[in-house]
Amino acid sequence: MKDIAREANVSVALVSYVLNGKEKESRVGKEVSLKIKRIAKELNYEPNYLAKSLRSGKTQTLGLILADISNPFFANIARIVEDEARHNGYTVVIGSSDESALKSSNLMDVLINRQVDGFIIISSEKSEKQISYLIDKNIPFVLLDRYFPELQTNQVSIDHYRSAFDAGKHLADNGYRRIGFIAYQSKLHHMQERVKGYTESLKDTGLAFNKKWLQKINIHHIEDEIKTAIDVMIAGDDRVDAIIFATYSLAVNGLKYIDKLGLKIPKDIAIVSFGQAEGFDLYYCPITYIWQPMDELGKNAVDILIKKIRDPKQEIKQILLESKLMARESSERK
Amino acid sequence: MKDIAREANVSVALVSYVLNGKEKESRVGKEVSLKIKRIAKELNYEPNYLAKSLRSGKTQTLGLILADISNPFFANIARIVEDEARHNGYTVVIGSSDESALKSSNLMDVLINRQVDGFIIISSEKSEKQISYLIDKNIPFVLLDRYFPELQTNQVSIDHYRSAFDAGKHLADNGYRRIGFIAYQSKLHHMQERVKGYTESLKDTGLAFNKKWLQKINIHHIEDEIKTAIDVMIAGDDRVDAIIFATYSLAVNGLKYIDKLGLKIPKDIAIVSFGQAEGFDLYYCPITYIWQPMDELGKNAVDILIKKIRDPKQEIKQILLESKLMARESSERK
DNA sequence: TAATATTGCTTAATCGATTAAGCATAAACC
DNA sequence: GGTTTATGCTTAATCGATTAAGCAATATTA
Repeated sequence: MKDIAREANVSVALVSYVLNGKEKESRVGKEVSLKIKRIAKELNYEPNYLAKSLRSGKTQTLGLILADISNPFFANIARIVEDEARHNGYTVVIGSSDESALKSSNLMDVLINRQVDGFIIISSEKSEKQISYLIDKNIPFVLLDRYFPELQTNQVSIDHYRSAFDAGKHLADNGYRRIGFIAYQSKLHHMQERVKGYTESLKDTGLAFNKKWLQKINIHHIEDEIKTAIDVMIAGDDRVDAIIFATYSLAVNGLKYIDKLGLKIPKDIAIVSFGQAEGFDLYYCPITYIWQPMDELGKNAVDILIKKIRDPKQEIKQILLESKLMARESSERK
Repeated sequence: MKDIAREANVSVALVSYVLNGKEKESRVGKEVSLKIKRIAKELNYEPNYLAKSLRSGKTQTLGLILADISNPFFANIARIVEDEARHNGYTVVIGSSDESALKSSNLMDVLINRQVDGFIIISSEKSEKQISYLIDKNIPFVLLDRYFPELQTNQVSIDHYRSAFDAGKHLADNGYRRIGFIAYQSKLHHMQERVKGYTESLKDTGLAFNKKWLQKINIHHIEDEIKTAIDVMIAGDDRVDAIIFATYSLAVNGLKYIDKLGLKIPKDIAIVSFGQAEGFDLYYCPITYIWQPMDELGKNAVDILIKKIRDPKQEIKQILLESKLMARESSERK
């Protein structure tokens, strides 16, 4: 800008006005205005966004905190968020928390220091405090997929309870009688809701519940624990005839083990899983899954966040989207 | 900093010196130094990185340009790059180019305006000019996975030629005689190299080459074109008895169609594919794949880039890593 | 014609840091 | 005791923008 000003024989103030389209309000002469624009183009002027941001207090950058960008579910979300943000003139910085509250807290600190304008967060267990901190500090954010029922926050997610309920109901309707559920060992509300949806579906359809059938896996030891879990579920006379996986990762690992055991789907065990990814398409038996409106989830999160950033007085928005059970062969009628 | 200075009854300069550990060089008194640190902690001081960056000209931010973050290969790389960067105090901004030179150019402009310190780029076709631009502007960057042989650049990739050669050799050694190759229709050097590695492996093993067996797919129409490609390859008496897929995405789509045709692997067709992902683990027949040292690829790229950023005089580094053919059932001896 | 309004531009403060240069005062030296 | 050196701190410029306030010159109005 200084160079342009010198070249045009005007002050940098004029340059700033012109290049920001404020020539009217700031009463810039027509000729000078054109001259400045011409010179700016000649000199190939590109604004320095750091300086702009320092002045304005806005970086046009969003922080996206998720568990692991290399997981297909999160990678999908990330892509949608990225595109929607870019359409709105925002850049996204992504950070993986590995489901650890500590890591996500460190990430948040880094991003706050870098002055992101707001956050989209797929929360980790025990990270309520971080959320409260954001509320206290008046930093705009939206919770995606997971939320804390005790906190009043912007949030976008599917109806986890309903999704799991539908899965259980679907299996019951198709003649399965001993339906198991494999979830994460987690206090996160969305996981609790999925478990609740499952148990309620059994009640609703008059099916028995057996605590052997509900297995909870430590998210950091999926590979090991899922084997034990499945072993327990398929042992004895009251062995399950169907399993619902609460996440895609659980399903991938579970199916691998089921294959290893030589069990056939759906003959030996029917399967329904949360999440969609190409893995299921390559499986010999197309897996019934709970489809989530990824596009809407991501876009809504971004839009709500940006609105909140632009107008801090925006009231809280809580969006619950519908999932769809996509019935395929893995759960076909018995 | 101003607040701390006021509270401590000193100038902001002193505060800056102390908080940057320069009390020795700047001859700051011991008591004052402690006082400043104490007050900084009390006031919960967090530096503003925008201001720091504006002053220093460094943002401690790297731009990562890849084709599509929702593709497992890229998502994997992204995760490794993210972690390695964070360990070194850098933040990563990711952008998806959809293999389009235009999009990647726009992305680059945005990120340059945001003053990223350097780029890691998984190049798109026809993006040589952008690379030349970076060279001209002296902006540090490293090309990952793909590079332009006519340009002198920092680069990290596997030996694409060798990898494809190994794949062809492996199939030939295992008794397959009519080996096909499905690649992208692309001028990108890494793809050309893969094709060359394939054709050379045929020559080397004395096998016939049939142009029907080498199919090139438009990257934006994989799903449609792969069907035609496979149809052509398996038609007539000279039908292939093995197929090498040049990328994971090609393999996923190809395998789906092969399943649909009712062909059995490896009985009807043997398969070798580039890339690894959980999809292959769920497939009924474990797929032989070319393993890439993702970790080394990502880490090397980050390390080279950061070194170059810190010392612009660093000479050009070109790293060629070895891939490994992981033989599994899909290509077992005929 | 004198007072007022408009036009076109400049000055300078500001965002939040860093850092060279300079200014007292105290300590060391001959 | 006077000069030199060391110590401890402040001042002010700087990074690259934005923007309120102000100053002339010209145009409009009564």
